[in-house]
Amino acid sequence: MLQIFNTLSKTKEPFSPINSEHVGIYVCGMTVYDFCHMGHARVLVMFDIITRHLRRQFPKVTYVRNITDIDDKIIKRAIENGESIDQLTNRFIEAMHEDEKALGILPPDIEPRATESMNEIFYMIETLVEKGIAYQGKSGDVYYSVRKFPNYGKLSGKNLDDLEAGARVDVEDDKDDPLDFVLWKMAKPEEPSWESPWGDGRPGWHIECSAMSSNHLGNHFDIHGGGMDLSFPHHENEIAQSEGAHDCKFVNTWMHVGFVNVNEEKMSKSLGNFFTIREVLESYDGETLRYFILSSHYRSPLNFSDANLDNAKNAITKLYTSIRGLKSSTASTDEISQRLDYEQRFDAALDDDFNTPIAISILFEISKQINLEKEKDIDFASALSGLLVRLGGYLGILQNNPEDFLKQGVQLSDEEIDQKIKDRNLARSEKDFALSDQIRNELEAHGIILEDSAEGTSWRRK
RNA sequence: GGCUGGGUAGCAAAGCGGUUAUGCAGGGGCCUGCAAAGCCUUUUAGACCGGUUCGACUCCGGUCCCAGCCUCCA
Repeated sequence: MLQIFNTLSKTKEPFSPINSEHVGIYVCGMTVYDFCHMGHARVLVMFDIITRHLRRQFPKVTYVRNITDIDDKIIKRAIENGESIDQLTNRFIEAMHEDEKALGILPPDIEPRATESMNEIFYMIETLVEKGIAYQGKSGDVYYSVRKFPNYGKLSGKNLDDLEAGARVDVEDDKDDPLDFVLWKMAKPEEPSWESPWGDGRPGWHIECSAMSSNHLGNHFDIHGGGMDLSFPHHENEIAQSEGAHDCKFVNTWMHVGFVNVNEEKMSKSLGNFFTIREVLESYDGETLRYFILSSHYRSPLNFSDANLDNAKNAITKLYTSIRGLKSSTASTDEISQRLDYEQRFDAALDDDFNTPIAISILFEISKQINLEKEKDIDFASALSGLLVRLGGYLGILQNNPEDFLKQGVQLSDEEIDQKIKDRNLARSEKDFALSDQIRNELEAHGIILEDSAEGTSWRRK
């Protein structure tokens, strides 16, 4: 049975959806004013794995991941760039979709945008104002009154008095309490705005997720996730808004993905130590990036470095090497399950709070078994290969043709390489090993490794 | 200061109160003209100090160190 670590209870809990036929999951997506970095990649990849796994266990899963396409940083960036908000956000939404594709990420079922959800946002703020939980300040901004919500802090384990004591000096005296947060923000002249009962303005960041999640998944749904840095204050505020407005539990299971670190430090926009996905894709293919992300458990820190990325590349190359040339039959999977328990253990690993490092280690066990069986029972090796590809598919890896993966990124043409191989094999047959080795070294200088076997000579990229 | 996590072999990364994690790297071997790949074998662990236990890397307490949140951030 699937167990998920719930940030609310800080324990692993058996997962049972509100409706056993239909799981609802909401993930906080991107604020689209820049390219996605590796931290975003991790959240994107992990929730891709999570939803793939959920879809194998439940008849229907609705995966909602929002796009924040209006906020202060977007306005600022658009002015800096001298482009319109729409131009800016559309450009980066497109870039995000390209990055996702490169990482093998399946699109969410619904991808709502804040600017297209204004009615839901108005309705929610209105409810909160009517209930006296929200109020309009002198400036016209509408705030959420945190003291009116008794459970404030239950997700992040904070309480209002501690927060108050540690709070930095808040210059806004417009708020009743320094910890109150904005639901509706009045527009300055020239700023984009929407008409509302409180005046022309735009929504605060937190309210959009409350409004969009309820709109698509109902007031009470199964899973809500995002990066670890969103748990406070973003998710805390979402709980306050949604439960304050709807008088029912908001989310059963909260999931938070750990940070990507650089030199033991969080990768973040503010520190400026981030690498964009497309930057990294110049040196490593998307599948290697994906493998790198899966090689550590989603709640642990993931240290970003060339050495770790190289390691990932070697590892996935090893997996592809073992299935190279096999026909990947799926016919005799029964035989495999009778003889070996790989698939059970693989599923059990993912059921245990999505333990991808364990799942991957099982992939390597299969890979090794394939290499052994190749010499003895080629049909069984093919069946195992089929299993490896199928299980890999549940993680979104190993879906490429092994030949393509192992030969990608090479500069020379196939014809040139084949000619060199012929030349070398001629030299070998004449026992001219000096020439033979020279040709091999030339090819290696182009990043090509030759492998001689009884069937002939094959090659792969370094 | 308050609140979270975490410290595992050369590197990365898991599970587990007693039995091989796994990948890369290193040593030895098989195979090869030589390699590569693969297979066999092998060396490096559990921050520190106590406690519980027949037995702890695994449970409990303390110490030290690291990271994160408390301000926008995935």
